[in-house]
Amino acid sequence: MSIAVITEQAVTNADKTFLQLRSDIVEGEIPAGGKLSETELSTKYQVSRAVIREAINRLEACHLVERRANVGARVVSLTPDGLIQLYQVREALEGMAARLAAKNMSDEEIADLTALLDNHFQTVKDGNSYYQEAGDLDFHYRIILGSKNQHLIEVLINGIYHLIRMYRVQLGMAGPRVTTAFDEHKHVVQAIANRDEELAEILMRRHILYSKNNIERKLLQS
Amino acid sequence: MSIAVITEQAVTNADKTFLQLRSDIVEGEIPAGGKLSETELSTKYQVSRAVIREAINRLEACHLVERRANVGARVVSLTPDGLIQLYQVREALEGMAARLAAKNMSDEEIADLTALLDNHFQTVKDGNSYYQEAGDLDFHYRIILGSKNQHLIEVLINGIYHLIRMYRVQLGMAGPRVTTAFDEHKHVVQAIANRDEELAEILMRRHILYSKNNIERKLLQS
DNA sequence: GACGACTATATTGTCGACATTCCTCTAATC
DNA sequence: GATTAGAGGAATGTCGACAATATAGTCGTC
Repeated sequence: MSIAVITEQAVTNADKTFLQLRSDIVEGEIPAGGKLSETELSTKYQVSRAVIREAINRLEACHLVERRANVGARVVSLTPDGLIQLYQVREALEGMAARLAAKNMSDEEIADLTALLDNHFQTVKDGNSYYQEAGDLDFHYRIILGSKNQHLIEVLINGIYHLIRMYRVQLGMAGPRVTTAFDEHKHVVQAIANRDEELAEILMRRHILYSKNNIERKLLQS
Repeated sequence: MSIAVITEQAVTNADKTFLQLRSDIVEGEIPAGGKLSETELSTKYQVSRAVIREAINRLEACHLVERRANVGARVVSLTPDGLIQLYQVREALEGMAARLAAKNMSDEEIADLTALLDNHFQTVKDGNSYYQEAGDLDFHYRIILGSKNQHLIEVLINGIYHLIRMYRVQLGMAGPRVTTAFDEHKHVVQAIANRDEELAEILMRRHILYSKNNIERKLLQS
């Protein structure tokens, strides 16, 4: 009952290649700014160029690669400012998601979310921070899905979250802040449970804003 | 100096087909929910299926069509709730855009924006409402671009705005509200000119919320 | 030695054909 | 008559080859 799995089952060959490539990019096997040669990838994955092109198109759709006509596709290059901009969008969208979740989540979903947080709290109190990132992700995913807003879900889960993970991996940043994040999560859930849309949004925005500030500090250090 | 043109120059053949198809969809020549047959379109536009597939992929990227593996692509179907959800996302993103614009627009850009609004006001005061929608678009585009946030710009201008226009055309809705919108625009610009980020966001969000409420009323009538 | 035009090569864009999958219609059975 | 199995057809998925374009390197000139 813990992880809110997003099932992305690949039916076609291009699907598999897309998922593989996305993983390779997000996990840094293909470095940021790196070129995606169609011929090279087609030999590497043993598929035709058409399949590779299809996959690259979808990667472009989620803003992981950029294409220039007659030149080719490159993995997006990571800049500190790019990450900040990403968090600005995330703040706006997840704030709205929290607001809508407070309105649209069923009582059962809210109960589940509360249980998840209790569970998560126990895990961390025992000194385990292993599932930390997974737990954080699960929390945010549930609220996003709880918004019941298809556009929000699409943009955040299929777009921004992969990009953020890419930044996190390649900039070698640790997961989300451990200590304070729990309380922030708890307060957001409380606001949702109280059906307080306004407060839910404010708290979620602040939660993400803190993350952003934290990241900005780390970026300035290096 | 009026319209902030977004130059989308088509270099490749797939580009042209994409732009053509997008126009056909948004303007309703291909109806909502309609099927996009690859073979049919390839004969219609005199290009190979590969070009059509590429174009359809991009249409899918901006959420104008939905594809099912081994089945095909259909134009998204329009529902009242879908439009409401779109406006929720728009409220969140453009609110953030206004906030960032208050922070990041140059003094010159702000002066231009003010001039634009004065100009627009003159036009309407004279009883001309012909440029009404164009003017509204121009206002919003400038603020979005003024945010200097690439992700925000991408999602709004390449994604949401085309979808909203599609709704407007096919649901036969008139353009934005005429009378009150001017004052709202003016107040947003004033907040931006004062570099008041918080107020700029609040006013922009409210402006879009009013639009949404207005649309909801019209939808309920029919 | 620097700059510009030209050629060569490699990569992407486009095409038509084949393979595979899904949907429909028919027919047979319960 | 309803349901299910199967054949048929039409659409999408995939492939390899050709055409068009950009980049790199070379040559020539100033």
